[in-house]
Amino acid sequence: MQAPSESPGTGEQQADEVRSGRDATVTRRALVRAARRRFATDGYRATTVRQIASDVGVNVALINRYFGSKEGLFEACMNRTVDELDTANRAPVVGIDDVIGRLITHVVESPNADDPLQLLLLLRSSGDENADRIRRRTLESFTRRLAGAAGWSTGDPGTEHLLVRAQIAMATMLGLVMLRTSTGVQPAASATSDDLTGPLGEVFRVLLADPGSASRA
Amino acid sequence: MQAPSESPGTGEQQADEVRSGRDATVTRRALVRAARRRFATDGYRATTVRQIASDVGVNVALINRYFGSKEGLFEACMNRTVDELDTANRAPVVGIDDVIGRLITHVVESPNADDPLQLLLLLRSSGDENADRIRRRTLESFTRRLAGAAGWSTGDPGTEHLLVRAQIAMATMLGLVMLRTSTGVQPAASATSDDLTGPLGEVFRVLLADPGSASRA
Amino acid sequence: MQAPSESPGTGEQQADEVRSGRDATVTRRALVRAARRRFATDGYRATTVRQIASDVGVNVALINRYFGSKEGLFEACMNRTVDELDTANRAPVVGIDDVIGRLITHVVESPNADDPLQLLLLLRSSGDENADRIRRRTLESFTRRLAGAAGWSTGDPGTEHLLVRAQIAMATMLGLVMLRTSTGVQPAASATSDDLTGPLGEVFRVLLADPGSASRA
Amino acid sequence: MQAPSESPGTGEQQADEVRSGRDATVTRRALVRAARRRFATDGYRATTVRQIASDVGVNVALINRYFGSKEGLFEACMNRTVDELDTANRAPVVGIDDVIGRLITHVVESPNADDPLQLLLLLRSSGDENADRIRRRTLESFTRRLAGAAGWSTGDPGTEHLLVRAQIAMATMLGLVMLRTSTGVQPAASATSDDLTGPLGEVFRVLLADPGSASRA
DNA sequence: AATGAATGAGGTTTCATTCAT
DNA sequence: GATGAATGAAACCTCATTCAT
Repeated sequence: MQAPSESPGTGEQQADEVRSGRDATVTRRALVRAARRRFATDGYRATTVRQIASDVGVNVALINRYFGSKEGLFEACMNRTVDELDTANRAPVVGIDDVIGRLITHVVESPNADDPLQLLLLLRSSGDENADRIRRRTLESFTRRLAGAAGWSTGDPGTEHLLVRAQIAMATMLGLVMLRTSTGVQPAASATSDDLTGPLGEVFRVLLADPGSASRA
Repeated sequence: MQAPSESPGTGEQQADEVRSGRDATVTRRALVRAARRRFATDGYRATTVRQIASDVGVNVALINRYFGSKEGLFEACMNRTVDELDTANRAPVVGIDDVIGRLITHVVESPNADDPLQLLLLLRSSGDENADRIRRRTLESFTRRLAGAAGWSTGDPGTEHLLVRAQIAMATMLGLVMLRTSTGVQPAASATSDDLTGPLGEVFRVLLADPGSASRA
Repeated sequence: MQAPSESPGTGEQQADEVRSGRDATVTRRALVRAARRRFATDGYRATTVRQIASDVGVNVALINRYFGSKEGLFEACMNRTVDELDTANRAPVVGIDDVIGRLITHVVESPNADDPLQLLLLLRSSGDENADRIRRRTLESFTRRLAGAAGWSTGDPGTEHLLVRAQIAMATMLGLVMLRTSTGVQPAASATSDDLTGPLGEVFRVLLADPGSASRA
Repeated sequence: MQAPSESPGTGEQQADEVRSGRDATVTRRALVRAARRRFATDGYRATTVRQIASDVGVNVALINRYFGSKEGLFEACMNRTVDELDTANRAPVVGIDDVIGRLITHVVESPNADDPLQLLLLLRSSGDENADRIRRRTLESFTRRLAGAAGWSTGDPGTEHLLVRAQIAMATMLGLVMLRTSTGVQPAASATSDDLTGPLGEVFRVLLADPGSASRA
């Protein structure tokens, strides 16, 4: 849907990363935001630091000055995403239905470029062992939080199977976000909230809220 | 200390792509197979044509001779994947349970690198507009086949919602395959057939076989 | 993981270049001293102005403010070295044995980084034509002073050969200083005063004090 | 005497490195020769691989293809120099006078750019720990060979002092070669064989052939 | 007077591709 | 038909320097 942009020098994204002028903090943040979008959209290898710098409107050297390297910038993106996920989930979890609602919201709003989950789409290794470890850990922590809301507690063998179920739920969400955003597959790409809420609710409930109900049918 | 480069055996994958000597057709096929594995494992950008040529044991220039360019080779990989999926699905679809079983099998066996579906996982694989279109079309055709098995028929408004449901099922499968293969997230990466069959069956059934059952509960 | 760069303490040398606060003259001198050490130790190209500024604890921009450019700073170092050599040699030259003793002392104490001769070690230090001329002139003046102590007088053809002999003596000194300091070759690097005084004395005497004695043997 | 060549794009040296056309061995050798000259003249850091490639008339990428990196090329230069020194010294050593004659020849012919000793002038560290070790080892081995010709034998405490004496002789040679070639100091730079042979002979003899003679005088 | 922010030029390296043998 | 040699474009990064505050 959006052009893939191997083409040199087009740069279709540099739109709204405005900087006020000479404030390092602002520039850093703008760089991270632009980078996250590029990384999520085009992948680590295909993204060039020149693109990112040009998106923000600064010189390439600033990236190395602030983040040391392309990998450093990537890790900064990961960390920022982790932070956002953390604060987003610091809200009290009232119940499993609450969590399910959030999952659905994530999917529905995913074409929104700023959704931090987009970064998680980088399921393919970046070549940077460190960043890959961060990503793996983040996904696993997300899994545990989900499983916890469904009743899993550490070390309780009776609830161990909920970990796998939570991860399947997460996989569903990730897969759909992927199809909707980068791949642009129909009908997922243009499905509305109404189209998705119903079936997604069934899936998440059968996995997390009412395990075994389907087979009981 | 000296120049490293060309020596065969740098990569870890060049194992079984043996060539029988000087048969152009055989070499072509071997190149496509090796390329697909590399592309699926490392991504388009991170894969170098030298790796692929070295895996097969031929000169790099052959790739350009046979396929014109790296992109040409990638498209050949996509087309081959489409072909294999087609012939694999030419078998008569006896029922929805049959299809669900196949989906589960895909997920369970996904760590085996030769699954043709893996190539479809590449988020924005190449920047090659053509290959992207092929992948999109393949995924949509896969969706329709799945929906068809669940009762969807072209142009029947009453079954239109099954398309979205089928695509959610596909997303679940793709997401899980990703987690299991490239990301290596636990517990998905090491989950056994027994761990997965149950919950996956519930999800796929609630989506395709028994729509609405969960909400009826 | 984050940007490394600027933190003071990266290098190993920033030790005793303390500044007393905000005195331009003091800062200038501290910069020259730190720079000379870096240039002598690491070479012109390998030395970065950021290192030097960090050694002294001031902002990088000051170097350009005070010296115009990196080359300007280098020339300031050269000039300072020339000055120090001049004042050091303003002491009356009592005799050739005195001079020989000083040469030996230079070699023996050369591992002490502050010996201004180290700067002369920079073979083709900067690519700065101006600095190169300064160095060449300094070395030639040093040669003449040495030859003068051995009996050479300007324009006297009968003592002209003493210039070459003096320069050979200087070359011996420079070569040894190099081996002892930057190259770290054994046994020169760890040779003591006792090890060196004897043979060096013979060499310098045969060159400057008693020309032809060896061949007379 | 030759311009130092920070200036971009001049390249005063690319003269006689002619290649026949498409022979890798020839090209490799030409690269090593050109590189050695540049490294010896300008130093490791100041030499750019673009210059070297341009001297030979090939593309820069070839350097990385053949030698892996700039450091690899530098090490190849070192190794080649070591080889040449080895074969040059494989000739039977008839006596100490023979060796002394060779030392003098080295100095006299040093302005000749192809003298392998020029590389040893890089007494300043290249930043490559490996190359530095090779260089140190080469210098020490050279010292031992020289000392051996003067009567030193491993483990004999009575001849141990000859090691230092041999190294002083080497330092004299290196220092003079340096002054004659890269620094261009007068009168060393333009001294003829007649000017040098006499005094150098005295120095080397007093160090190696007749230790103590001068002090006996 | 002095600092932190930002720039631009240039260096090494990688890689797909083309050229001759 | 196939191979090794060689090229050119582009990527990341470093560093001296200049710009505003």
